[in-house]
Amino acid sequence: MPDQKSGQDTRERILDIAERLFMENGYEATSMRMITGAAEVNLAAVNYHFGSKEALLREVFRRRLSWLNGERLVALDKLEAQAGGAALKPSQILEAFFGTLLRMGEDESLGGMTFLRLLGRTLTEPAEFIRTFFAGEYAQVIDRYKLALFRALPDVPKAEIVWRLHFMLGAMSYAIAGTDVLQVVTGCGLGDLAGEGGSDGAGDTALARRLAQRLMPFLLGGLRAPLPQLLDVAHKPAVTHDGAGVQIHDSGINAQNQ
Amino acid sequence: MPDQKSGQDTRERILDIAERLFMENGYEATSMRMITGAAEVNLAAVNYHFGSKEALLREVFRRRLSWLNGERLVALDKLEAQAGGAALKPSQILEAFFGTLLRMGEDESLGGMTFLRLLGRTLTEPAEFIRTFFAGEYAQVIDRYKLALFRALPDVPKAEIVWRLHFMLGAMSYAIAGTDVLQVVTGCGLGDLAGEGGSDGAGDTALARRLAQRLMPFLLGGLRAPLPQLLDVAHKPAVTHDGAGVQIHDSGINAQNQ
DNA sequence: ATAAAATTAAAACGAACGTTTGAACGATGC
DNA sequence: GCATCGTTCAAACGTTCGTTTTAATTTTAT
Repeated sequence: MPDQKSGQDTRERILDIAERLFMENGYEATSMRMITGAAEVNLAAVNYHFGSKEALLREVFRRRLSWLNGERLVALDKLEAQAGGAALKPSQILEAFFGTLLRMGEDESLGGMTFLRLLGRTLTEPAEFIRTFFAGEYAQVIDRYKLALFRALPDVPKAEIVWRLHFMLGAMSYAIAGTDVLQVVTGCGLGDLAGEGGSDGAGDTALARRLAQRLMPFLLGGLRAPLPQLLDVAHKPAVTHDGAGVQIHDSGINAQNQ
Repeated sequence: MPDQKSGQDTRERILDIAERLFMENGYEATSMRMITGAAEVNLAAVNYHFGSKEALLREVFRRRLSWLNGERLVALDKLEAQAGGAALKPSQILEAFFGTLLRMGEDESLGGMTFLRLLGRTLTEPAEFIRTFFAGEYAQVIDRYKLALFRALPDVPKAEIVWRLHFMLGAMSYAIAGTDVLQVVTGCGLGDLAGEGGSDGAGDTALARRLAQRLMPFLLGGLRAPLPQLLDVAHKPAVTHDGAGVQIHDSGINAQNQ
């Protein structure tokens, strides 16, 4: 076999290593020397191939997100074509949006859980260049799915849907990023719950699958929860508004097929 | 009035400024010189009062979290005393846990939305010392609330409850941290939805209140969603398991008072 | 084969990082 | 008065950061 350094290969190896190291340490705490050292390429290779550290991070995401969001648009197109003008079901929309993402976690060639964790963590990074980059990458997809949800839930105020879209994105991102973060907080890791604990190997794809099975019902339950009865916000109850205005049901588990 | 530099005051000013800067830039991207410069204290003051940058971050969280988690335990104690041995309602538990936190966002003297955003973002920071610190701060509270949820939902497998606890923590953290992050992604900020956009001032406390009103129904809806029908995970459907095994209801919004 | 272009290599750049030092300051107690 | 102790100060420490430079090397095209 030929020596593994054949031009284009350097680029890919840098991207793969950077993806993993950014996930493990975060953007700021990952140095160029760590990346080039682990990738066994020269320090100057990153600046030659990508221009800067910022551009490297953007490319790490771009190669995955362009595929992901493309798939998401295709999935939505397909659903809407099948529906033939009728509104989609919320579960279909969520499956298309979140299922497509979670399926990346099962495919190592698409980045696997490494990329999913990186994505979940980076969404909260405050750096300006990251946020504007994500805005551009997500603009089209979010807009399409937002409209689909508006049509699917015509009786729910649009502002409420946007709030719940935020909540769903958050639940998903943390569930992913937190498979080795929140487990420390809750003292009970999802890795344990999923059977195997390793952060690499075959256990990860199994984790992605179980995560999807658990996450989708939760998201749908939240999306379709009773609407809050909004208070007059000008008035200030200040200290204890303990649940007032939030009319909620409290029996066991919702009916399976209502 | 006396000069504002009177010993103990330096500590507090450093903590307040560090809290804001860590929130705005993240831990790694916030330098000691940024902190001491903005706080108008000498560069060495941080190392003198706290020992190191890591210890400063820990103290920033400790002064808020010890209060928060103390309040959470008190709230749970009070609820369980009222219930007199009976299991609590899920909504009571969520209100005690998440409501206590969200009420911090309305009180500037408790850190306000600045601390809430910092908390949401820092939960995904991968640095080891941060995670072990959070583990210690949260261990007791999470354990108590986990048990309360187990009792409140006796028919739900405990593993499922832990999963959904993760999801709820994620939804909350992102909803908070993302009031100026995810708005870029969704193209529709929660600040706009809440009426005012400023990241400081009176608009923030209003945001915290509306956030609570929106978030609690969502969380409860997710917590009480129908259980997933688990597949045999040894078998691998690989590419398209599109929603199979996730039995979900799909009509409009759940009944308000079922 | 040979010129041109693309890539890799080694070394150095200035800047910024967290931390430490040792002296000066200011209040307090005797 | 003076010694004391907690605090502040300016300056410097050694290290690491992202990036650049210049030359050597490999690949590509004619």
